[in-house]
Amino acid sequence: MNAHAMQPFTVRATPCADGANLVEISPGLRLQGFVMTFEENEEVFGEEEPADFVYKVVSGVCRTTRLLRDGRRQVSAFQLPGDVFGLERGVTHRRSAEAVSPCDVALVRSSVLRRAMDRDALAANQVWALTAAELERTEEHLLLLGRKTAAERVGSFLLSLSQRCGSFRTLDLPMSRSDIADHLGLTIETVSRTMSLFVRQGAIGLESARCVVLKHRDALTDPS
Amino acid sequence: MNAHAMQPFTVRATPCADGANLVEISPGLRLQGFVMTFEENEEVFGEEEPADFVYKVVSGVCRTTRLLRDGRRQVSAFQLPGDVFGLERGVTHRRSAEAVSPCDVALVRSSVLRRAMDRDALAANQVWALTAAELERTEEHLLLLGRKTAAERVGSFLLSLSQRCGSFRTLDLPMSRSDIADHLGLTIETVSRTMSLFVRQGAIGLESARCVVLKHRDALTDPS
DNA sequence: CGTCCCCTTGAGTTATTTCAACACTCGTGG
DNA sequence: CCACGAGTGTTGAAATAACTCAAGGGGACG
Repeated sequence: MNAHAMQPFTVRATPCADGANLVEISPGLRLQGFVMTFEENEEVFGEEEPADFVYKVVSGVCRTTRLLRDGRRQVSAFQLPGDVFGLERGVTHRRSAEAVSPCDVALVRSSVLRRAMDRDALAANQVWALTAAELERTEEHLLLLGRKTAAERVGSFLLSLSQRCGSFRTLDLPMSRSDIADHLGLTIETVSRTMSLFVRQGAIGLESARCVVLKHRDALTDPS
Repeated sequence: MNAHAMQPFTVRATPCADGANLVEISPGLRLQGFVMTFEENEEVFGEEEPADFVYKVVSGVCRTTRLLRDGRRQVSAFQLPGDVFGLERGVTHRRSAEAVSPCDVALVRSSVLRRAMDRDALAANQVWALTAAELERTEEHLLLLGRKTAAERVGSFLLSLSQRCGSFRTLDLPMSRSDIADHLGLTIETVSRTMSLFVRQGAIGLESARCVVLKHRDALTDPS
């Protein structure tokens, strides 16, 4: 189901918190937009759909995914509050995006952003920096998928998520084992076993399946 | 060995073919620069080195790589003639680059490019498009590394290289099995075995280890 | 209280790696 | 001209990391 198709009918757009419907794409680049709410696992946009909007997570967590025909799935990245996603070079989205948890997402029309970029070199440079940062994260993830073991993948994932969340001790995982597995190129069983291994080693504690206590960060650190 | 350190001493800079030392970073964005020649396996720049230059392949092939401390290596991408690489958001390179084959590479000072981007929205947008295209290719590669089998990886690689080269029947591989393996997250033995499998299946022919004849593209196509 | 979904754990399987040996190519030097 | 050695690629056999299949546990929610 395409969330956009519903937009004119389900009036879920609301003004942005920071004033007159303005969305801050990057520091100093505010554009007209609106906020939509998505529930868990609801699609934000689909592969091959027109890329009419650019998105920024206000609250909650999203994921961008690619599928093979036989159903194998790769979760390219998780988007945390503040992250921008769905910005494309062409006219269609090349992957789909869904809400991992209930989400508020700010939308800005791609055409509005494009116009700002065409007019204003500063805006264009800020958007470039966003894309370049995303490229950096993606290349880091290439190394993880290409050359790290299951334990290193899970360890790297927990550390990087805790850094992005700013939570240094207790880490609440918003996503399922299945999401983690498809992000790390593993199966849910391997993710689960690896977590259990870390618990046995005393590297982490599991208050619940979704609540991790980081006890010895060094034990999770890999030889990067 | 750092190629830049040598630059003042080994005068390898030569004027660009297209006139007054101008390097075409993208269509319509020409900046002052110069050309350097690298021999096979010579380092173009190293991880953590100052990112003083941006590079564009004139002839030959380069690779960008990341290393883990224990020597495991991930080849992020191969750069073919016309490809731009080494453009960073920060002040240092986050991976190293080496020549896969003897190369002519055009260099433009990062500061020169930055100035053009700051001054000129069109330039900034063209550079954004370059980075966004690189991100697209990198995300495609995520799917390969995360979810494809060895045969699918090698098949995808051969097809994508042939498309980039514009060579639809005979494909000359400029890189070693080791480079291919580290790009595809496999070992050299698995790459070799997979190629042999394709030969036995009649999907390709191997005139030599580095010269592939694509016989049945369909047999290499994966369920993407 | 039952049901569903998510997660965990165990046992057996398999794709890929590891280790080892051998073949081929190419340049050098006898 | 051929022998030699180094680098690169191929192939086989054994080992293993991760997967698959299957069963059971636990929490949330009606």
